[in-house]
Amino acid sequence: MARPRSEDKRNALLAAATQVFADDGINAPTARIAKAAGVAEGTLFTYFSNKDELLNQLYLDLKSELRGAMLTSYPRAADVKQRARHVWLAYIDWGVVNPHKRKVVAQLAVCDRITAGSKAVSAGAFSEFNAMVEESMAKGVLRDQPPAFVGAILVAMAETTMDFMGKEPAAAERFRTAGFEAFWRAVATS
Amino acid sequence: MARPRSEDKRNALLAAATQVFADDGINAPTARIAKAAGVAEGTLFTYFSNKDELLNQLYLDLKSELRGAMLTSYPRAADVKQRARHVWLAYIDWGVVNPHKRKVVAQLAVCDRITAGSKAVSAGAFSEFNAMVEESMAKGVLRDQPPAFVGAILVAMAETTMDFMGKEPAAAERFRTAGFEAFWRAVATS
Amino acid sequence: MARPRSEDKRNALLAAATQVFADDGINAPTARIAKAAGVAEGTLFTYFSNKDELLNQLYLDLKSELRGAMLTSYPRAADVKQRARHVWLAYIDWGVVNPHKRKVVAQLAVCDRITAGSKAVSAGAFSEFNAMVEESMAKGVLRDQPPAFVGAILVAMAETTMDFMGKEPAAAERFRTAGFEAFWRAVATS
Amino acid sequence: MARPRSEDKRNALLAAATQVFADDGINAPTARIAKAAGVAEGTLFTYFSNKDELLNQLYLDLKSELRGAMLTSYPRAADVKQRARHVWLAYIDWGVVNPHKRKVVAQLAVCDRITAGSKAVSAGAFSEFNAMVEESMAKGVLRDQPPAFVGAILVAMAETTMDFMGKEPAAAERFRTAGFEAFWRAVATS
DNA sequence: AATGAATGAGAATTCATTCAT
DNA sequence: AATGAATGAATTCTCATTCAT
Repeated sequence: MARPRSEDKRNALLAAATQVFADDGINAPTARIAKAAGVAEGTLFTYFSNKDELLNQLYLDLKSELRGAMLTSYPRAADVKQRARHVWLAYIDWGVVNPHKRKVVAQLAVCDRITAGSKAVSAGAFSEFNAMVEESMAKGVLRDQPPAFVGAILVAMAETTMDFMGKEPAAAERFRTAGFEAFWRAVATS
Repeated sequence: MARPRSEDKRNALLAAATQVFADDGINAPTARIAKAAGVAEGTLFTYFSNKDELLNQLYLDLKSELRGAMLTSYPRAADVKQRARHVWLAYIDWGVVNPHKRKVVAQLAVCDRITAGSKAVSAGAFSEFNAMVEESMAKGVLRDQPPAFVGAILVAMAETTMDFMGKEPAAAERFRTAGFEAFWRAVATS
Repeated sequence: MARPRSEDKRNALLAAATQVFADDGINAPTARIAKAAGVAEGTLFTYFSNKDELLNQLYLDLKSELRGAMLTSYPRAADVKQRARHVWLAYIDWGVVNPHKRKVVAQLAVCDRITAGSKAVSAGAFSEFNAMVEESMAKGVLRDQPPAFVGAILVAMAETTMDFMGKEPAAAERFRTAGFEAFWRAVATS
Repeated sequence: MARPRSEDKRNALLAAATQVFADDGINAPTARIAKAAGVAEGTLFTYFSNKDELLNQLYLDLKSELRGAMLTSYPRAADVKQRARHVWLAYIDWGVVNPHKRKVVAQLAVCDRITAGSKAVSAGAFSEFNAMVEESMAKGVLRDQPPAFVGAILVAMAETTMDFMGKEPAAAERFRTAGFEAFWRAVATS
């Protein structure tokens, strides 16, 4: 695979894949993705050597974007609960603003085509949050658990919260707040 | 009367589908399922008119089995926390004993081929648990939330817990207990 | 193949086949025919050893019915033109009253599954009309042609006439009469 | 630019379809057609989106070829009977030279998979012959009938004639001539 | 590098026919 | 004889990937 010439085209393919996968599931044909990206069928394969690589790159890309959203305006100096709330709200907002991306990550996460390597890379990208968790545990603010477990509970509860925000838009704000408080009670000491 | 349609064969097909889908994902060919069930390719279609129906029936079947597991020895007379713990443990045990089934339900739940009808039927099967939640809220034991939200949080946290039990078998017992306590703090008042 | 018990059932199958083939073409599944006839799938094969036999029997049956219609009230003593007109009108009326049967015979006639034997048997059933033609030629009323050719022209023109009667029902009567006159000019001497 | 779609390959597929359908009927598998055309099974579907489209295109193609044959050396200035004889002979010759094509058009014409649209397009292609008929009626040369009816009678009689030419090759020339004279008496005034 | 036609191994069904009941 | 479940070959169409242009 030669070095692809255009980063734009790569991004267009990833964006198109998100759209198409959100609409038709992960089995959607690569031809449809290429078309949605405005490139020829074969061109997709100069950017991704096969469909599995596209899937893995997309997974990494979306996870990385989510991490970026969480780090934007991250209040590094605030107390732990403030920082946790920031992460929670950033997650929720990203998911609400990008429902397609959220849906696709969910499908990718349970599909066998994402390699252990991709999952590890993605987990690594969130390690600074783990560090925050460890620090908090040391301070006694959080209950003693593997940091990854706390992170996973945040993700699980945030996903559940977003599902209900989507189902009952009128109560969205309530869910967002109540969800965080529930999370915090679940993991914090006091 | 010709040979009657066999409930055994139907169950064999459903069991085979679970195995095959757990190994190869939901796109696994129907031919492989039929073979695993020990019937001819065409026979699958006398029991399920098409693959989507197989998927939906399997979803319903697995959800129903999970509900059955939760109701076994359900301590109807015990206090709310005892009952919630029973449900939690039943869920966890079912998932740990039946990792294939758990994996397949997870894939079915995010795949577009499960109809809204199937999801509604399945949700209805768990309505008695919602009743328990409502009753508890009335008593002030649980915080005020839509009962379905509490149920969804239980599911989300239990799934997360099972993931970690699988990853760190040595700490499985610890996760099971700590997971429930976290859940209870998240939703209970005190 | 044992002797089938019920002539009624055989007729029901033939009638059902006519309906089903008219609606869905000659590839329609035997299962649909059996269902339309109110018998089980397998029962069809006690009356017809396979689908080709059903096709051939149906062809013969319909041709024979048509011949019967032509012979009903056949004016044996009338002059040739009167007799020819009788045949023409009987054909047209049969086709108009039984559009399904007409459609199915047309499909069977061009489909390779009707054996030469069936075609010969069917042709034989119309031999008395050929005799009339020969007699007329001897009298000099008809132009000298193979009798089967005259018969085939009658059929071809009658079919064309029925097509147009169907397309323009308001002019049906006109087509029926004009069609016969055209046929008569085509084959008669004067 | 990638390899352009090849008109040759399209024609090869159409020709192969004609052969295969003539031999085995219209249900012959697309795989056999592709093989006969020397292309891969999937390639057929880059030229025709599905089998029905192949059928319809073939119908149109063959009808168009027949029209072309009728127009070749068409004696536009000759009198009506000469022109009608030209059409008759062109039709017969085309049918005799191309028995496969004739057989396939016959099957397509009675099969439900040819759309009303295709039939209309094909009918339109023969409209100039209708014009000739109308002109002749105005002159009083032909009896007053819908032009399409006259055309349909020509077709019906020519088909019948070809059937008999095939059955009795020794008398072929006689049938060809006698057939036309019969047709002309059927439709002309004098 | 980009294109899109070509490929052929599947995939989900269908269906005539058989045969256990 | 009647039934309809079981069979598995056959069919249409799809799609990731290759490669000539």
